[in-house]
Order: sequence, then C-alpha cells, then structure tokens
Amino acid sequence: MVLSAESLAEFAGLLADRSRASMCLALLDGRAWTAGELASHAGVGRSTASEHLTILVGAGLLAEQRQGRHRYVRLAGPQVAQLIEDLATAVGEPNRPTSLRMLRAARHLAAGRTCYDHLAGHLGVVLLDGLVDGALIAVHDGLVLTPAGRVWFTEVIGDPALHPGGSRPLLRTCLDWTERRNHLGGVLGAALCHEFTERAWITRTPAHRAVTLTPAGTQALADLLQVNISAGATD
Amino acid sequence: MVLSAESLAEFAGLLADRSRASMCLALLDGRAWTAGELASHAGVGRSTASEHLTILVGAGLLAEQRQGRHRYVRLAGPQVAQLIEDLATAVGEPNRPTSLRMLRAARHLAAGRTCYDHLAGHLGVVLLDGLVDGALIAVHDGLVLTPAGRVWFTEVIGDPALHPGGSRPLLRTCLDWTERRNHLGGVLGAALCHEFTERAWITRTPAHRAVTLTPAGTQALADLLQVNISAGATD
DNA sequence: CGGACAGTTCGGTCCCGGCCAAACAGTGCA
DNA sequence: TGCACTGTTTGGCCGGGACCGAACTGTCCG
Repeated sequence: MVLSAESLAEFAGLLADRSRASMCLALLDGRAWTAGELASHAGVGRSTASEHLTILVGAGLLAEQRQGRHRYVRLAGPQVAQLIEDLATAVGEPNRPTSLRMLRAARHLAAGRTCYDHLAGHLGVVLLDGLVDGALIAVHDGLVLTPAGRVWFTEVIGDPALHPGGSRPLLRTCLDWTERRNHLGGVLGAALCHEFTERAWITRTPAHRAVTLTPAGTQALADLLQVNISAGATD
Repeated sequence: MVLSAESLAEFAGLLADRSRASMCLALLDGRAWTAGELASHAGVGRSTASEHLTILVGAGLLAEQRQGRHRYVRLAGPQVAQLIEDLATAVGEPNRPTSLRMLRAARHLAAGRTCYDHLAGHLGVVLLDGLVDGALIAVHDGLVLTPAGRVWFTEVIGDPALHPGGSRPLLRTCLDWTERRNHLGGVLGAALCHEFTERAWITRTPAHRAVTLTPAGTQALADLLQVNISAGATD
C-alpha cells in the first residue's frame, strides 16, 4: 500500500473537529478572517483558536498573512474550497434551522451566496441556467464554452480572463447543497462573481456569505441573459 | 449556518482514524471483505475491527451483508469511493515505499489496478488515451461520447449498458494518483472493466487491487484501440 | 454432539487532544 | 508613556475514543 492510511487519517483529522470544521466552513466565503473572528465564530477561546489555526496552516489547508497585530487567515486555494464543498455535500441532509432567526438567515443563504469565490445558491443556479439556455455554455458531462459564449464572456469580463495561466479549469460544475443542482465554478465562475461585485450588481452582507442582487443587477441579468429574478425578494 | 460544523466534523472523523482509513482504502478495490480480513489488514484485533465496522456501516459509508458466520462489508457505492479517492488525491505526495517488496508492489499497482470498479494506473490512463485518440470520446472540460464512440461501446459492452437508469454519469474523469492524469470512470468505465474481466483480458491478483493485462488483452487493445502495452512487463 | 472458527459484547486501561485561564509579547492609538 | 487590544505560550484538567483480552453467541463441519 503506497498511500498510507496514516496520511489519509491525518488529513481527515484536520476537519474531524467541531471547531476546525466550523472555521473552515466560515472561510468558504473566500475572505480572510482574523483569528479572533474565527474564535468567536467557533465559540472557543482565543488561545484554542490560535492552536487550531497553527495546525491548519501547518497542514497547508489555510494560508496566513500577518498584518500588524492581526493574523489574517484564508483558505489556501480553490482546491481546498472544492474539497470542503465536496465533503459538505457528501454529508447529506444538513441540520434543519431551529430558530426563526436562523431560518431567515438560511433562506437568505439559499437565495444567493458565494461558494469560496463564485456565486452559488438560487442565484448561482439560475445564472448557470441562463448561460446554458442562451447557448453560451453547453452541458455534456462537464461544461463546454460555445463560440457564442466566448464572445459573451469577452464582452462581460474581458479577453484576458479567458486565458488564465494556472491549471484551474475554465469551467467547472459545482454541486449546490441548497439547490441540489449545479452552479458555475472554475475560473470563469470566479471572474463573473468578481465582475458582478465590481459593477455593484450584487452586494455581500458583511461577515456572511450571503449575497443580494441589487436592482441594477436584476436589470443586467435580464438584459444579458433574459433571466428574471426579483431583487432580493426571496425572504 | 445551515450546514453544521458538527456534522462535517463527525463525517470527517469517520476517516480520521488510522484503522478505519486503512479499511476504507482496502475496500477501494470494490470487493467485499470479511471483518477478519480487514482486521488483519489494519493490524488490529477482531474486536476492535468489529467496532470500527459498526461505526462505518452505521454512518452509511459501508454496506454489509451477512453470510453464515461471515460479515461481508463493501463500500456503500461509487460516490463513497469517489470521495475517498478525492481525499486521497488531496493528501498529495504519498509515502515512498521503503522495502524492496513494497517497491515491487507499488510498481505493480502503478502499472494497472482497479479504482473501486473501473481501471486505473498506467493501464487506465493509456486506455482513456486510446479512446480519445480514436475519437470515441471527446475531451472538453468533461468527457463526451462521440457518435463513433457510441457505436464502439455498443459493440464492446452492448447497448443496454449505454442507457443505465441511475444518476451516475456515463463518463467521468477520475484523477489518477500514480499517473497524475485522468482515467475513465463513470458507468462506462465500470462496464469496460467488468467486460475486460469477463473476457479474461485482465486478471486481478487476489486480495489486492493490482490488475495484470493478459496476452489476449494486449492483443485486444491493439485490435480495438491501436494501443500497445507490453503484457504485464512493467516490473 | 463437540470442536473449530467468525464475529460481538463488555470491562478496563491508557493516551491523545481539545479546552480554558493566566501570564506574556507585540502592535496601535492617544 | 501608558492603555487597550490581538494573538501566543504554557500548565493543567478532563473526556472521548482506540485498543485489548476474555467471555459469549452463532455457524459450519466431522
């Protein structure tokens, strides 16, 4: 056995703790969090959080960046985010929200959110549907950019973004754990999310993954993709 | 937070133990193992193994089947196998084999093996290459069956296999952790592996994942796909 | 029946690791 | 310079869980 059970167990052990799992899930929003924020998010003391972060950074799951007296930490890359999403999807039925407050937050997340660096939730699924309906992306097993799609993306996010250097795929399907359907990930998914934010078509609620479509965004989606979503009126 | 950190941690915890990880890796060969076999494989007592199996079965990762005084256990499905492979790939560089015996076993595995229910290793990668070179499968982001490929697969594995009922994709790329390249998974990958075994083109070494190409198999690959591999002469 | 074998249950041991509080170090601000 | 704040280190506590051996159940076979 070349791949040792030892290393697999060690790796799984990184997420096999309530506090560390909580931190990683929080970091799925793609932003950098401070150690203190993560501590209170996970509900543990600062000292405990500090230990956990050292472990996760040491294992290469997280990347850290010191700024003054702050320790900012983020997921090490899209692969890590993808892996955690995969695991989260495999877990199956998540817990039902208990309080009214949590229910509202859950609905908000289901309406639209970021999945590390691209759009997910109802908004993400509808976006991919629009791209497919418009014959800009074709679906086989994976996703394929059509000639028309190439033109469209060039107009919306510019040509350079279509020729990235890295090994990350241009298009990637990403299974949505609220919608149970695919949304768009990959380089172009991230670029779209970035561009939408840039143009103020979406706004991100601070400190959460939830994303709200602005009136301008609603208009833009209707113009560009003939997609109709009521702006933020999903609660 | 709808998806609780609790459930993610609990799930990861299933694999976060050396013995359980060892068992799951062993079960990646897609066969059913008895509790005793897994116990000695993992190097623990029968009682300990029994407890672990109860946990894994209870979590839905493994499916069990009692036969007389034996408890046969297998992975619950391709999704589970896929997830474990994903994790194993994410772990990165596996341990280097230490002894000569392990080195030989590692080479054997690298030459050809099963990945749950389809072919992997050098053999698997070359097979997918052959299918792509022959324009039977097209590669975009994912894999697409070409009209010629549809005919080819109908001849080799029969028509019914091309119209499965389940939700498992027909074609699926699966990243190979020895070759670091894709091989063919999905329904058709499994069907091919099954057919190859049926026709005695490959033989599986008992109690291991390694697969050896027979002379007949070498001939068949040359005829069907213009692929040349020396039969089993990779050690 | 009785012996061999596969697996399970139970009691007990032991150790790893998650947690906190308190003391400490480094940074920013007035 | 002094205070507030963020994060780290350390010591100690504690619980969970991995493990084993021994006794027990159930199955196959002679």
